[in-house]
Amino acid sequence: MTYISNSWPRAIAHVDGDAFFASVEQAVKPYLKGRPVVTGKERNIVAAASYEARAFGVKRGVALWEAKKMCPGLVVLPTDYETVSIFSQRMYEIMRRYSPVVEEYSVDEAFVDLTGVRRVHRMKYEAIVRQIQQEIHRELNITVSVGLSVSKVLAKIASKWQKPAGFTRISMYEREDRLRDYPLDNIWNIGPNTAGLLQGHGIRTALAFANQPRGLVEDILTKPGVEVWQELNGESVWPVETGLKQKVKSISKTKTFTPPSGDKEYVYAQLIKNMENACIKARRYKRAPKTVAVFLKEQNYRSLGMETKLARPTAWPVELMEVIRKMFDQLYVPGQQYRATGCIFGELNSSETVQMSLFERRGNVEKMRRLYMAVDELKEKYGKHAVHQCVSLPAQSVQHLTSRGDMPSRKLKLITGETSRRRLPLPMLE
DNA sequence: TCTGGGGTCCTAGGACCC
DNA sequence: TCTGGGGTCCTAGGACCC
Repeated sequence: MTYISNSWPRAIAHVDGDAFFASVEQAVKPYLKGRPVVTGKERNIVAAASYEARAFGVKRGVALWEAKKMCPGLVVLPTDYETVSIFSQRMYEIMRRYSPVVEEYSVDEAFVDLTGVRRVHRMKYEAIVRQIQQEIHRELNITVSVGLSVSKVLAKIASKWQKPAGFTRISMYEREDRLRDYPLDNIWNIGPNTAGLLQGHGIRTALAFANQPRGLVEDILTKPGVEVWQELNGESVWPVETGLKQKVKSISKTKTFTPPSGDKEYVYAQLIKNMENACIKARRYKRAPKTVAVFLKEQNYRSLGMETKLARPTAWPVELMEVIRKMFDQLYVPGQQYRATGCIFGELNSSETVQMSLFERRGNVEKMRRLYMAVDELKEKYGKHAVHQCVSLPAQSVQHLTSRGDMPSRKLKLITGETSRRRLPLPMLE
């Protein structure tokens, strides 16, 4: 969608919700205005903290009991995804009043490319951005912080500059001043590893990085790093992507259990639970995976995984049991303590158009489909934990489906890997 | 800050093929 | 089978993000 001038330089704004989850609660429940509020009750950990709560030192990631101790009057709420996503939709809509080129980057963040719309609205870019900010405030009763610049990376730095309800512009004239003391790993898409690498070359700030000669940057970084460098220098290489909801490419479920366990069947049961949950999610999306991967996380944060390609896509737990067990048996090391398991579905097909294997009896497939439709319905009505698979399923159908030679193919690959043990991001909810 | 959960993209190197 | 040189495809693993 490019009926807007493509000429350079661009005018890109980044809109970032302030304590979004908590703010939405305060907007919906006026009696919470001005009070310290956190969300994350389901996990006993602070997911989002209102600014009133932050004043007491309550931050994301803090244990709930600890947060309550720090802030006696704290209001603790469960996360309400439904309401939050309604608010984010409305936020995007307000932005689209000024330009159709809006990227719904995450539930509480969006980019808008305003290049060229100055004339249409007979307003300066700055005025447009402030107006977006005001309309969000007025209509949604929440505040956002906004940044305006010539590239996405700079716009993101700008929106973070002043919070909450901040407005920051980074023009090419202000750029050097803004970047001078800006830490490397605060730059979007520069993580701890890249920051460390750059520091090894004596580069310590965003400006120092931006000022490196291109050749050097190309020598030490890969494509994304070079692109960040370009964006920092005011060259917009990442377009604002309007693409409506890019469809999901993988579905995963993972759960950490405390304390870690070495009990084989316990760990296996955890893995199966993840598989079942991934199946539920896949069916909700009307998707069926063609590849299934599992991994076990050891106590020392190493993770071991394996992937299997299925003969045909399926999101039915019974059909995945055998293949999961096989992978698990190869991964599990007796005596090893594990702290988490996970299941990842890839190559998601639309479950409505899944082709039946030629040798499969149509009747079985149909029976299975009905069974799981009923299961999903029950869960819808009585909650997630109303129905459980595995053991309780009729042994007959299990045998029928898993003993067929043409079901899961035998292609097993070993995935090994170490999860990076460096600084991990704080617990986030988005 | 010693570690939750759900994602995406990039790349080096191997496999395989003329 | 001591050997070139190129091309494509695939994948495990790294890095980052919210």
